[in-house]
Amino acid sequence: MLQSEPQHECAWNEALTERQQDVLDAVLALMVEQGGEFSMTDVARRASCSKETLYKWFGDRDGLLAATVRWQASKVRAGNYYSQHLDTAALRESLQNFGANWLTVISSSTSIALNRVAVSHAASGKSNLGQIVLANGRFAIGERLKPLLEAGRKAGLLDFEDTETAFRTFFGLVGRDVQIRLLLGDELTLTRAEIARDAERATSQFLALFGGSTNA
Amino acid sequence: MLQSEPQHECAWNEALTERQQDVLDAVLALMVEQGGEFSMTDVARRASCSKETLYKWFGDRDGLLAATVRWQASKVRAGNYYSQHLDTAALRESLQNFGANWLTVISSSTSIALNRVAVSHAASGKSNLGQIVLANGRFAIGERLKPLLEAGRKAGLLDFEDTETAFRTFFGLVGRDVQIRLLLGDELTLTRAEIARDAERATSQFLALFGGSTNA
DNA sequence: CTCAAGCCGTACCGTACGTTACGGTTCGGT
DNA sequence: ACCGAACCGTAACGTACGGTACGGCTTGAG
Repeated sequence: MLQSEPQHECAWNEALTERQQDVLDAVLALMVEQGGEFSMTDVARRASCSKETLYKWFGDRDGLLAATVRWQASKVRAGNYYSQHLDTAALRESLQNFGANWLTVISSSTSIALNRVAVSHAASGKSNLGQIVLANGRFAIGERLKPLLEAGRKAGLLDFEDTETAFRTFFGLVGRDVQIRLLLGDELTLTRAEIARDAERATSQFLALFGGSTNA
Repeated sequence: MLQSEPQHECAWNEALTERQQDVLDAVLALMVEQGGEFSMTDVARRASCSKETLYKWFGDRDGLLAATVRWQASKVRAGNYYSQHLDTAALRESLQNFGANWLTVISSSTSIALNRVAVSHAASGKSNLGQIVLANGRFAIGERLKPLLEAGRKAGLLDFEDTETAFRTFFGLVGRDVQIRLLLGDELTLTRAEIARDAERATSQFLALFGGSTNA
């Protein structure tokens, strides 16, 4: 009523009812279980709600998908604070944490299912699901990592020209072929230990490439 | 008749009729134009053939998709020969060529559309499209690049323990976030010059990490 | 010329799904 | 106790699409 939108009430930035969150969690569960393919009837049954309610709350199928993606994104935000005093060890540890965090996220079944849905949707053009996923994934961690990189540079621990380029290199060193392989259905199980080791290796390589005078 | 398969005649490894190749090219064109979403009727209309023929040749929709993926893969195979005598310059150039080639492939609209279809299909589980794409993409270039890496190691130009790990690092340095961004619909146009520059940078970084005694 | 095979175009069938509509139930407010 | 809003469960509708059937056209062999 407050907008010109006559149909659904959810404006995607206002708070979600607990019941609505339950519904979106049901969608996430369905995505994971059925591999991204599900009907509105499936959602209604799984969430024990009526389809009428789904349409009233989320407008249409795309609205439900977008709300689900945003909901998941809102749950993932992990604080990545780094100590005010930045020395080599602290920088290294922060980078490792970032890397391990990112690997954990992209190898989770939720992320895989969500990215698959977004990729499929990006194919059909008329959607911004891919943009939402990118904004809350790739670009979000970029914006969270860049301050650390620049702090490292200011402290003389890192040496690079363009922050974006440095970040993308780190991104590549951490992710390598993991995400595309998982999205394409490759059986690739990353244990916690492997993730830690990969993050460590990527950090060492990054520091070898961009480390200032003193690096390991 | 020669196999126990009663329905379609195409065994996926035998030669394709020119007409059949035309049909598969039509599928590729549709994938690019419509972003991976198309119906069998679309294919028939675009290829000026009957649906009956499509089903006789390719069995069902999945068969048509698989044949299309294989067909495209068979067109992409580029020879990556490197000189018998391998010095630093030759190694560097070969790596750059590999990188530029790979970036060109993954940023092509055909590859994007094909990967989107494969990702969508991998979601639904019961398919091996993702495996086919992986085998002809990620793993194929791995098998083609590894001999070069090992030749470089034997010549004392590279230093690494595990070839697979070294390759995956190169893969990450080259691809970075490009493929996932493109699959998710990010507008990211790579000019030939940018690709060359990225391949150059990735190669330099790789040599800096794995270069033996002498590196740039 | 005849005939059979292969193929095109199109109509058709069954189903799955998005979307809507509706009757029945719960529940908070008065 | 009464009312209306919200919501559940389900039925129904329209459509899109995968897959099949069929009539007609071309073509090449005998």
